[in-house]
Amino acid sequence: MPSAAIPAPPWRAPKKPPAARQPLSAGAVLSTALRLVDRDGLDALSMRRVAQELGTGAASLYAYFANKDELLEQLLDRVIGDIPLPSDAAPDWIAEVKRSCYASRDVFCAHRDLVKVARGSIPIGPNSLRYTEAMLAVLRGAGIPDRIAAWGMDQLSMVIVADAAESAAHAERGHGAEADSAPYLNQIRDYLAALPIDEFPNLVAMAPAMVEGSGDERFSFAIDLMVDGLARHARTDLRDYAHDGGAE
Amino acid sequence: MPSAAIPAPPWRAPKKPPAARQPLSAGAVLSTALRLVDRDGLDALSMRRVAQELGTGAASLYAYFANKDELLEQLLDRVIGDIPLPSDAAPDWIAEVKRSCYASRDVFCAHRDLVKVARGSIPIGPNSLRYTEAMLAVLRGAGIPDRIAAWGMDQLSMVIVADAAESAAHAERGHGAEADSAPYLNQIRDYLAALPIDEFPNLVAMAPAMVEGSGDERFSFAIDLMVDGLARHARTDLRDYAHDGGAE
DNA sequence: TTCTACGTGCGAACGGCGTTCGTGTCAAGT
DNA sequence: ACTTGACACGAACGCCGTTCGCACGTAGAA
Repeated sequence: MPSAAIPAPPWRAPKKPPAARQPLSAGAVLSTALRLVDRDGLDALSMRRVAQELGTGAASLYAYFANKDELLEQLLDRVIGDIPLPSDAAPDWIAEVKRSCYASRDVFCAHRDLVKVARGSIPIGPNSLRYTEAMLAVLRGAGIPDRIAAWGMDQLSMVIVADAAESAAHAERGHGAEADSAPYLNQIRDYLAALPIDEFPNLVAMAPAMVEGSGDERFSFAIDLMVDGLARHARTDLRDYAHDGGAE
Repeated sequence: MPSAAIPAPPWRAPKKPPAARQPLSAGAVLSTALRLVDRDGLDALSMRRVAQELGTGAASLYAYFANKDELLEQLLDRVIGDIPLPSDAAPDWIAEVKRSCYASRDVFCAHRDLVKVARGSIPIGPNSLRYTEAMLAVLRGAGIPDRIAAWGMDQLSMVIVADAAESAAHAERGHGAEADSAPYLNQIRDYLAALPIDEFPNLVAMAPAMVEGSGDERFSFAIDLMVDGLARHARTDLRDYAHDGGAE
């Protein structure tokens, strides 16, 4: 030991000074992963980072999840569990379905782009199943035929997920909150307005309309379109009532 | 040279025996990338693989594309160029719009999961703009107010893209062609039917309905829902015509 | 109490990714 | 013939998801 002040022998030191804050469990991993997604976005989520945040190595996570996809799947289901279930006892089923759609979108939007993992996979987690069950109960209770209810449910989910994902993407692109996407949209509007008018007369003329409306307005437009359309399929024998409340 | 038959000195040999088949250009890169996506899927597309297929190194691609995202964006636009434009001179605009939606889906589905790159980004390639322009011309020609046309156009694109992506994902999961997804769907149906009936009465009862219908049927259901809804927004002052052809 | 056997947590390594840097190569201009 | 410029691209950097096998802690046997 000639050299002065060896601070610590290189071996025997590398214990874990902060050590495991929790004894490590699937739930703790999910909570940590969710926190990271909320803070840094889905693309920044890696097994290494989750493990590091837990004070361990990436390999340890594979004791609880077969792979990253399984972790993401469970993460998504946990978030879906935050969505309040629609009630089939509501007096106005149309309003109830729409309200539930808005709530779903809100929950997804509250977790940045986590919703991206929901694309292209039939959700089979317990919370997803509970939600689907509740929504189907409402639709069937409204007298919508099974086939229409199943397909409509599918389409509603798709629209909700796609819209939430698009909102998230726009928010990241403008790298700001909902309010800060205005400059980004203005940029698009100006770009459209500057196109050659002889080749793109409609795009130029509609440049302001293309970026009009907040994400919420556009979303509720889409949901109204779909739900009102579904409502027209309910009790087709009573269609002469011309059920045209809602949409504009 | 004592040892027998030195086949070739290790240096000076590594020329390119097959050599550059084409002098390398953005178009050639895109063609190669598209071929790889069609053959192996989007996830298997890497800069290295594209370059290798062209007999060069990955670094060379960066002369034509700033990064992988730009390559994918241009790839998507090239494919969108294959979609025939809807005509605003068609006698029945509703049928024309629907036909165009089907055509779009067909084109996307013809290229495996390439459509995944379309998510969450407003398409601004030249072919995308041309398509949007043509579709807007039809909708405005039908008397749909600008705001509704813009939002409706957006929603239609979203549904087309989301549906094509979902179809692609299901096709990969069943790792077969469209026809081979039947066992996969049967598996889902059986799983749903086996759920505890007291907690999931509707899911159990609707298990057959949930997987009913081909991708095409479900897609045209969704498109009908949206387009017929949009049609109801056209010339609201003439609504008493009760324009209810289509849906069901 | 001591020794052995076992289960498990995890560091290190593997192969692959997107991207960058600096050099090699060759054609056109002088 | 020489210079100059642009293009091509091998090698390397720092990530990624995943796997392997060792070291460690504990429990049961002797």
